[in-house]
Amino acid sequence: MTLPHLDGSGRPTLRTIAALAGVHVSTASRALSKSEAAGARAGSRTTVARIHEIADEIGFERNPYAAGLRTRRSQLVGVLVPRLTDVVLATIYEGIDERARELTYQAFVVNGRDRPDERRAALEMLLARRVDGVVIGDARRDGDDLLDTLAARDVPFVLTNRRSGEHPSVTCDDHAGGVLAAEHLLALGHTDVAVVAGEPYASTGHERTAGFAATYAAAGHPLPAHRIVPSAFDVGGGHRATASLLAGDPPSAVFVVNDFAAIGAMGAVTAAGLRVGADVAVVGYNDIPVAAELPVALTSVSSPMRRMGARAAELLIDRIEGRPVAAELLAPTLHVRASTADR
Amino acid sequence: MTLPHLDGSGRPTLRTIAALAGVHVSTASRALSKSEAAGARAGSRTTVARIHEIADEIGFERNPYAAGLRTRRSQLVGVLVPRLTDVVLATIYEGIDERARELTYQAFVVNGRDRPDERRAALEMLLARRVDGVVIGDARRDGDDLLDTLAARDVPFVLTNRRSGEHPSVTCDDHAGGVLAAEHLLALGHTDVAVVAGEPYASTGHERTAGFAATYAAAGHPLPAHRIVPSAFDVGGGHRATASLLAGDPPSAVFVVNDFAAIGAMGAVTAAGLRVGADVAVVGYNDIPVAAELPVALTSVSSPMRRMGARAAELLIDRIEGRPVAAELLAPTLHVRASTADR
DNA sequence: CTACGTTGCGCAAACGTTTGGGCCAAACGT
DNA sequence: ACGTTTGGCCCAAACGTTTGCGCAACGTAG
Repeated sequence: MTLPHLDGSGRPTLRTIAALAGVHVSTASRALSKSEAAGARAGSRTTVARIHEIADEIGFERNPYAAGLRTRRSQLVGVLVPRLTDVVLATIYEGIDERARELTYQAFVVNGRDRPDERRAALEMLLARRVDGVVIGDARRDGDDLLDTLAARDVPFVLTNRRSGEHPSVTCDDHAGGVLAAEHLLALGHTDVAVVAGEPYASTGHERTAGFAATYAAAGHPLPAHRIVPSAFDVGGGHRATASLLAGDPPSAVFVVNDFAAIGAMGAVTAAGLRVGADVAVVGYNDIPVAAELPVALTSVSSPMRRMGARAAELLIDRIEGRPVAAELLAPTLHVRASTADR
Repeated sequence: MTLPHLDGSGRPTLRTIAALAGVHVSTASRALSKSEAAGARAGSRTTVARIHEIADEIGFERNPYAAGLRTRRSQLVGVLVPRLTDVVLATIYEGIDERARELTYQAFVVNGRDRPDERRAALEMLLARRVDGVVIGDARRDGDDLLDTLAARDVPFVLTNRRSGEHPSVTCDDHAGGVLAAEHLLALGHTDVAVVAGEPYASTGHERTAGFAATYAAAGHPLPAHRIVPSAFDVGGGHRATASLLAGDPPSAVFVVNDFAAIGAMGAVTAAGLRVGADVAVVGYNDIPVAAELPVALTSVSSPMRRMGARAAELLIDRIEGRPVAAELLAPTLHVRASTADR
């Protein structure tokens, strides 16, 4: 059988269906529409059923360009991340993607590389593609003007991973996570400790460090300034920061606010001729899958990354569809392993 | 100043520009078009310059839905991966994304989870969004019917990461990589070795294993069948496979076809009370960033992931634009570290 | 038996862009 | 001076879908 009214690339269109069913294309459109507004006017049950049958049979797929042009909706949610090669972000993204799809949206991720100009360009790209809203995974702590732009343009958005100001967000309770790490090391008797604190512009590192430092201060062992060093969120950053910490008088334990950096830290400890766990305890953050399998397994604060993404998607779609939302904090848990044993 | 002819969401359209410049919208369209066909008919230099000026000033962004509807081109390339939380795939994707953008396309990634039904659904999603072509990162060795579907529908596509049959692809020369690993272990005097071989349906694991086994056979030490065990491509899979290998009479060295699995393998070695390097040598594959920083640094065959992605994007766009392409193999290199020392 | 809702569907106008065809005037050739 | 070319622009149709409006046909109530 050869079909009438195919589009340029040989795909059936609504006209194809309409012709086959002997109805008007508007009738076909309404029958196939899942929005409740159109559903109310969909036509008789038998007609709707017949149209669905034909659509399935010829493999009709609505052209999203035509539909989006008319409706100004793309059913696309943009996701802006600072990095894709980081399993933390990738896992959050998987959570977003999965949940968005369940809610009839499709996620579209772009990489801002944690650099102001690139993230702006990436965001513009998303907006040019007419996404219905954006999940921001790379917010900056201090007055992030990208967020103001978004708000000014009335683009629905939700922060995740990192938060900023009073903008709606779904993040891990990083302060509480820092407290968990500190309580663990205090219980082991470490009083001479240091923090590899991550990038200052990221709320994650900042709050984890703050929770940790506050707990130590409250316990009577305030951290001197030189024991808190910033770092990149990757193995290299953790290695360098820890090496500098070890150069003077080495602390007996290090809290590293990110697992990759913690792996780098372990590398630096080993390189300095010390043993991880026995000589220098290391605590990481996020509990990524490799943490437990390292030759010296890494003690780490676990954050619910996948759930964080899923919840962020839900909140964003709530905003897109006009429902009110409130910020959420998800609770972290501590996983103790060999890197803080053998003292 | 308030602009005429804004679209529903307050964005300027071509009509806005046309009104401001005092020309017809078709003139504005041609002036702003970068295609050579339209360029030839673009109008006077002064008019074109003026239109560009106005467009910049009011922040015009062409509506891709309207344009795509008319042209049947989306300037989107789909990317199908088996996993996003794997730094190997994520890095390949970054390479694709970067190069595609340089060539005026935008990459759109979806996750097929290495499962036939899900990857099919993910691909359909991409096609429904009218991508201009697809990079397939999760091809199956043995008659992958998804690829036949693509070919039958005349969708331009290129394989990367894994290859399959004679379909155009950009991959690492995995057979050569397996040879590199084998030669290294042979040089160290290991004759009693094993392979953690990955999933049988992936060309990567299959060819790495084949190159390794062929080299050992040629050296007079053919591997018995029970010394080649399949595994998932993650830490858990590597751990389990290695544990089973260690349960009988342990080999003196293990070639694990994927770094994550290799980390799991190291975990299994440690858990068995043996020392990585001293008791059991481990060689991984891909040389991911953490490999060098592990408490026992991992010897690994390095594959040019980023370049692989970039090249795959180039080939795909060549195909989309009607230029002929040929499959490519990129050369791996070996990085020797502590996990194969201390014998 | 009239009046009036309901149900089921067709009509046509958008949405913003691209592009083949044409028209007018200026520049050119003889 | 008179065709012919060409540069510069406008016109209008089309891409495939959605949706407000309108109109029959039918059922129900008064």
